[in-house]
Amino acid sequence: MSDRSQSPASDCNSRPYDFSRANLYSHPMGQENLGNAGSLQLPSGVLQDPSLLFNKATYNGIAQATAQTFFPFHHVAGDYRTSDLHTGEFGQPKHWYPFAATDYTGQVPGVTATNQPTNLSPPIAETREQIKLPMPEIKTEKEAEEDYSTEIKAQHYTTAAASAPMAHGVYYSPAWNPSFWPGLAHITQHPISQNPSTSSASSPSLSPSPPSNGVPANAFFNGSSNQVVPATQPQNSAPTRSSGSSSGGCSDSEEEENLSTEELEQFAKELKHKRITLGFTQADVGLALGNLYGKMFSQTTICRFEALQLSFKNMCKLKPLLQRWLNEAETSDNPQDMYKIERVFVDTRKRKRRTSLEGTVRSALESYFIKCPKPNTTDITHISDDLGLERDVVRVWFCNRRQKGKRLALPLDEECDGQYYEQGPPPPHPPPLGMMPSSLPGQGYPGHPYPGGPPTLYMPQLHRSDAFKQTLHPGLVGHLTG
DNA sequence: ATGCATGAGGG
DNA sequence: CCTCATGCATA
Repeated sequence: MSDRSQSPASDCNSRPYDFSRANLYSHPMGQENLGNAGSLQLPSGVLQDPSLLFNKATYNGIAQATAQTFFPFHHVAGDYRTSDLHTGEFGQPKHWYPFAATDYTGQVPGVTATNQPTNLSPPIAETREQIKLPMPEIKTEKEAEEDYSTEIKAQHYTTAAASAPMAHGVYYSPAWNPSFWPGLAHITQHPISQNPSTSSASSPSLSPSPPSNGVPANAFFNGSSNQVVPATQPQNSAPTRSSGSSSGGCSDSEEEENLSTEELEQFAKELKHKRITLGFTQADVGLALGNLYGKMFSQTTICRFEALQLSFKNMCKLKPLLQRWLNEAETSDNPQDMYKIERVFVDTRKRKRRTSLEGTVRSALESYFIKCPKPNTTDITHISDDLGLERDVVRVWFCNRRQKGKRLALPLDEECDGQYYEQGPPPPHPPPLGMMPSSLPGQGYPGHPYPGGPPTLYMPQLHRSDAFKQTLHPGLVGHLTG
């Protein structure tokens, strides 16, 4: 036990949701990964994404939000059943390899099947989803090398260097001048008008859902709303900056608008609704952002935004962008063209294959987590040992679990000041699956938006329930405790 | 939609 | 090593 207390971070006394630790960021743009572009060195034949070059700059001004908290509120989200709309888009076009399990890189740790030397060649991304920003630099992961650096993954992405010229502040200022679009035009059009070959692979999936607007042309930029209401972020519309946001306000000199959770919720809903109405998938939006601002986002991120599963700060940061996108999309005649850009680049790195933990293992981890959400090195070793997992897997699991915990607003942190729960941690348990307290004290969130309870909030799918349904394993418990 | 992973930034 | 922001890969 003694060892426990030794942990520097003092194992269990963190207060993740506390504002206190919220704004520690001094750096302007937070730890964006945008900046990597510079060093990006792609193998020959690879196109470097120009947009990356300015990404950083572009991004800089954006948000230096503050609060770091996660949303305590109930997850919005369930309003519309989007599934049908976008699921179709992504779920399918995936494996270019028949051996999904093995993983094309052949990064078989020796456990699963073996590699498929054969088609190792070039898996080509076929969907928009594959499109993404190039990696910062090609750094091979140590041991990973053998596993996953071998491969080269070709991807199609088009992101035009749309935002090139813009400097920071783009988001709020009229600086975003459509004038530069013309120049982009050729780039943009590439895939569309003259590069069918390249885009061929992905183009099919490019078309969004809405069949309605048959307008195939990429008139998006010329037509309607290039101009977009510059800086006219309706955001401030609500002066309601809920108090809580004091710290949370993604106060930005420019935006100055401190979003309240309500506003964000509201916007998230609106975004989702309109997005769906317009026939866009979450991935479409993410891509469009890339086109419009040079900073692309994945379906995941958009999804999380809509579900309010990002930190407050992050939400604040993204909102303006999405707001802009929304404006564009709404005014445009054929918004579909918003994301029609493609590009190809090669990413040499390969991710570690995702570990799939068995249910039992997860439960066990949960048990450990409940006892101590922040195990020290020793603990981790112990746990990994006990469960037969790699240390790193365990470590990452805890990291992710903590993150998730914040989203769930688990009160785990507070109580456990350095001590593990003996066994039955009834209090530290999350609220009954069915409900979430409208505002969690520990969270210090701009909560209390709803005095008497959420207005129009819906308690969506509490998928996360699974996190708690597990039971403590006596044996495991014993391990930690003694 | 979500689980596991990566990486920047910070300590 | 942690937190955070993000995203690939998958359920």
